[in-house]
Amino acid sequence: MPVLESTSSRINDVDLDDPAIKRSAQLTKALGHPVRLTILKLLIQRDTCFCGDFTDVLPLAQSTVSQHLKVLKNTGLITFTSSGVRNCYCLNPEGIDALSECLKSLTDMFEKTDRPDCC
Amino acid sequence: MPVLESTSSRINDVDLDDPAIKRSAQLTKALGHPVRLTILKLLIQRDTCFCGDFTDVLPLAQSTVSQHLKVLKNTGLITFTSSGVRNCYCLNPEGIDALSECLKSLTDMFEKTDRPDCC
DNA sequence: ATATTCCATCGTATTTTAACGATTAATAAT
DNA sequence: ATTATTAATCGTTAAAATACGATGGAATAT
Repeated sequence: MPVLESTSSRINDVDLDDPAIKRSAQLTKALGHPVRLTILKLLIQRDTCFCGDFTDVLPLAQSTVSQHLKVLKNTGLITFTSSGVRNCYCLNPEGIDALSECLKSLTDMFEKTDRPDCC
Repeated sequence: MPVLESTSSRINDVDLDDPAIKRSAQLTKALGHPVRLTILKLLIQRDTCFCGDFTDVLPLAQSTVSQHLKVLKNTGLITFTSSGVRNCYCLNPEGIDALSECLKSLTDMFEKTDRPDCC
């Protein structure tokens, strides 16, 4: 078996498990759905908080909205607080900060305009 | 178009088909995978261009890489040019501009820190 | 002409996402 | 105590995403 094709990772290989890449992918993936983008927008614009606030306004079943909220929660973008019969979802400052950093970092990355055309 | 300024048909209704929301979701979704993020990074960092440049470096089958390139192409982020036996993929200036605008708009949206805590 | 290289596409399998209705647990109201 | 409300979770279904190997077409090399 040729040495170059051995199981050991090669020098020039890319590490897809790079934490920064993985986190950026996770964050952008969480944004990558109209419903989740809308929920975040509502959380910023209005004093919406409860699951019902979103189901009132979104053309989706309550369970579906709940599922999207879970995704945002698992990504760290929103927090969950059980306040009585209603459960309150708020923007999570740490998560939002991380997201802002991520978005800015990506913006910087894509704004390098001094690249010559390769083709 | 800034995400925050998108229109909705009724005051209390949300339009999930809003073009700005849909486009932002599409763009962020395209970024939402480690492989695609890596491909874009390679396109920016180096003079990589050909499909083989990516397959050399990514621990994935050629057909899988090709599939991810297709997603980026369909999202408008890269262009495809058949240059002989090799096919060249480059960053698409229009798409990248749109992405930058989108990312900046999202950054602005999430950076509104004058929101009071709701809970 | 033949062989080789590159890589898009096809077919397929597996996993994940997205959506729904039904159920259930908890609280609040009567 | 009983009923109503809220919303998470469960179970299911359908669709999309992800990955792979195989195939084939086009350009190049021999």
